[in-house]
Amino acid sequence: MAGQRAERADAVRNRRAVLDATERLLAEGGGDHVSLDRVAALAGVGKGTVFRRFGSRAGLLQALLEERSRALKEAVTHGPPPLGPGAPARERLSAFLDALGAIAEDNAVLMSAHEQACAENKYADPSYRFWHRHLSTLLGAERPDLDAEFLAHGLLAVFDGALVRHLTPPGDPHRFTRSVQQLAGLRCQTSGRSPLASAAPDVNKRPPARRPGSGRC
Amino acid sequence: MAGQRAERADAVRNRRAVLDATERLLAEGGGDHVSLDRVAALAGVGKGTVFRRFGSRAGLLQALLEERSRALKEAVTHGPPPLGPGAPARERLSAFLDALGAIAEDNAVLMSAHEQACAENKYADPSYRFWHRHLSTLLGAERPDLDAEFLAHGLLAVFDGALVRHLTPPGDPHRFTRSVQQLAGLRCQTSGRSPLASAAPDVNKRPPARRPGSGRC
DNA sequence: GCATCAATCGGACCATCGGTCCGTATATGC
DNA sequence: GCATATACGGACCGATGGTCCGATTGATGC
Repeated sequence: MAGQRAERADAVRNRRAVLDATERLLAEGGGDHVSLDRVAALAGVGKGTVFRRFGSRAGLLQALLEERSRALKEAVTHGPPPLGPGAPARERLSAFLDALGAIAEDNAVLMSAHEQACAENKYADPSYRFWHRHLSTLLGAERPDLDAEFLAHGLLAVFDGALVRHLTPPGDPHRFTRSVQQLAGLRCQTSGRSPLASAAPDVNKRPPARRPGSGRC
Repeated sequence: MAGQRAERADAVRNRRAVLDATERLLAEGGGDHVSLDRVAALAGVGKGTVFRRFGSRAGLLQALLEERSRALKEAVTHGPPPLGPGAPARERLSAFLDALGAIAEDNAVLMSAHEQACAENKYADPSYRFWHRHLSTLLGAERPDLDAEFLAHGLLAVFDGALVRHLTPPGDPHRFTRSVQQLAGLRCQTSGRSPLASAAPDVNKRPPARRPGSGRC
């Protein structure tokens, strides 16, 4: 009745500590290196705390991932074009893939750890759902003749964390995103209905400024 | 010097038993239901035997998967067109995706269990390598202007076991393959160099006869 | 048949992991 | 200060993947 009490200060502090610890472990070892015992220890917290906060290993990683992509979600729903509403679907699509690619490149280990933890439920994950809805909406607008739902899944499948790492050579950290853009270009290029509507390959050249809002380079 | 001894009879028998047990467990429970203890028990074998034979959980699943896809590998390398050599790249591509889709649809649980077990090393898996090489060769022949290597990865990413299940409604077991074909059609349709070279959508209609050789429906 | 010997077997054993539980400590509101 | 809800921590649990080594057994030469 009295409006639920605010979160206790130590709780907030611990949440941050756990998240940071996870981040560090993720950075210094592979995704398998992040055991919840280790996370708790490094965060200086009991194991129970980690679970009370995040529910499960998947929840923890999900939370971290969510943090990394919050800015993009925001930009996509309420930000300015071309990411946000207002620009034509094709441009939004291109901008979105670019931004998502940047996140994927920066967080490939985190992403594959998360995929691993989610296992079967990956497609029920709220973040995934969000990306998928956004993508399929844009695709549907651009190519109403195709199965946008499936296309969106197919496009998202490419952002598999392990694949991103597999395809990111040490010397060229953006190769993945470039390739994704090329692939997406294929989809929109020359729709069946209006042949040669756009012969110009407006893909493949990405604006020099990157990371629209993902911060934390 | 005397040429290494042939494999002992019990060894052969046990290998089969383990493989069959895995298959059964996979069928009756989810992929997580397949613990190596259970496999060993159901096969009537010691746990050590399972490991000596297959090395690891991943190895076991890999072996089973390999068994399921052997026929397709064979058909692709030495079989008759359109799967085998001889047919134009586009047709081989279409046939190949159809066949791979059929395998994926029939073995979605096995595949996702395998992906789960392989984790990071999925892209080093010999089967994956094989599919990838084949695909990128065909794609390269069809569209030399594109990054066939990447495209092949992107196409294979769609065959994620969990995704296949997610996209296979109870009533329509072949929806996945149909969609894949549509997607692949996009890639070959109207190459940039020869606009409208092929307006005809030769995709989406698959021959009534399926399962070119994957046997074991 | 039988002895020999290496290949194979089997299951006890281990470390680790994700996850649970509950007695204890403490931040917060009054 | 005090009462109380809240959060803490780490012992504990069952299960899992993987290892090890003494016991067993199939093949081979005679």
